[in-house]
Amino acid sequence: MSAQLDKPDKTQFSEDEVLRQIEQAVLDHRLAPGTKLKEVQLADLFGVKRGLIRKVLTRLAHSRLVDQEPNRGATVARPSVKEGQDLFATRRVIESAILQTLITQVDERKITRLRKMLAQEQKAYERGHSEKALKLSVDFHHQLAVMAGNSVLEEYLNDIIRRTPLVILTHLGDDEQNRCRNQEHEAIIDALEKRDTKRAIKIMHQHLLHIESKIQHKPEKPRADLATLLRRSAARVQA
Amino acid sequence: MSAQLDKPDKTQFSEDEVLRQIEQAVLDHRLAPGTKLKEVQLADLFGVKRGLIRKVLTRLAHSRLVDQEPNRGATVARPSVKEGQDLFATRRVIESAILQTLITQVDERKITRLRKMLAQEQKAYERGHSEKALKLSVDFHHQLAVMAGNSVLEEYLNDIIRRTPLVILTHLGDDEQNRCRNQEHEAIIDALEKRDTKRAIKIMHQHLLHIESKIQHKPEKPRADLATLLRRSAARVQA
DNA sequence: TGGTAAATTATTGTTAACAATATTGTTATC
DNA sequence: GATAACAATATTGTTAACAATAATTTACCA
Repeated sequence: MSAQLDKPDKTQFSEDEVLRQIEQAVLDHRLAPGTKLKEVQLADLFGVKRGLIRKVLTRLAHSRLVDQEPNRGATVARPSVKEGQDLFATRRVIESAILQTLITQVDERKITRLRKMLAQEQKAYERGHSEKALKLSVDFHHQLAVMAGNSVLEEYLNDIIRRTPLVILTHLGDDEQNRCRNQEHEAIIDALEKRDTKRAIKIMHQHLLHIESKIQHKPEKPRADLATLLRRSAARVQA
Repeated sequence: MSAQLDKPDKTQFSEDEVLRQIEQAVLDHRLAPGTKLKEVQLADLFGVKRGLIRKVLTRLAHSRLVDQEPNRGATVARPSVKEGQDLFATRRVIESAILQTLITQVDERKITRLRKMLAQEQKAYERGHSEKALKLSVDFHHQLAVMAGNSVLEEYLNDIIRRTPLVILTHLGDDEQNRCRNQEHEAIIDALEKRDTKRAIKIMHQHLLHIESKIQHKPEKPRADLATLLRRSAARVQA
């Protein structure tokens, strides 16, 4: 447990840096939903005072990456199935809007840029650098938002991206096949290049539904209500 | 300045209550963009410790209702024109998605509920209770989100609603005619009742563009750069 | 006057000590 | 052994005192 985050001994970290480290650990599927986040432990780990950790945890709670319960501390969030579904449904809306905005202002340079990113992503996959590939895949979606140029859409997409790993880990497990398939990324670029809005959006929907559908068809795991959970002979608990 | 917020003497307030009071003050157009928010002042006003105010300000900054600059404290945010445009554009996207979701599950009870809210709103207008009317108008949009049943869409709409008054006050001024026109609310209900998605969305777009267009065509006010602002004989400053 | 530097005040930022609460461990009793 | 009561420990929550920084005033001199 103590080695789950990058171990940044000695060094001094700013509030924002600590925040980003934890967010990144979630993005990288290194922090499992339900993990207890103790204040002194984190403070020691990052070499900062407890007060700073406290602020960071509050901010993380605000973006729903951690749950905070009074007097019981903070844990990495375990989004419900419903929240996961809502998140994916909203993601379709946001990503569609991004494509729609982007397509009115796409040019040769942007297409080139996107193809370059795609190539990197492809390479990482082939070489088996799966964490790197995951990161590049996220970057791709993020880049579309940046290029669209709407800061609020970008902000919301970032929010969704940050929360998505917790949904996947909570309800699907850390499975390679639950990642973006980058043939679809390529098809999206193609559609953008042809200014084919409908097609771009359609592929994006497929792309997202690919993961989403699995969640919809999985029954909800028994919640962390110990009482009912232990009554009917034990189901495995993971945190 | 000390009477801008509800004056809640004596009473003890929890963190969430303080947060909500300030959010409400923004919603009600009582707190002008740029207003300095001093920690001790607020602490006294609410009868709480400074530490609590500090946390609240951080949370407000997180939702972009206040700007925090290191060592310079917090002020009510003054969103840029660009941010305002992005916010409205995103609002169209979100509200459309809400209508699209809602229309698949609208029933008699919901229509009745909405009409009842509309009537209240209408009454408040007629009686000249403009603050109440504004609140009810916001409630209407909020209610559509709740009825749609997607918690993330609801969350984002709330975020946008909270930020919108600051855009309006910063770039349009506190003008009655910059409020929702509730004939349009009525037309939206009619379209919902007929399951006419396209029409509902179209009206919603008009409804929002009505305000948005004014921002787009207004030149940006001179920024809070005192130097240039004072050189060319004074324009009035409001905080 | 006008302008600069020093001193004062106001405001925000940090910390360590303490309080409150929850969790775990121990003992005594049946 | 099981249970309850108590004690010990661990963890979170709060506060007041202090440090650091910014804003304002005052004093001084050209």
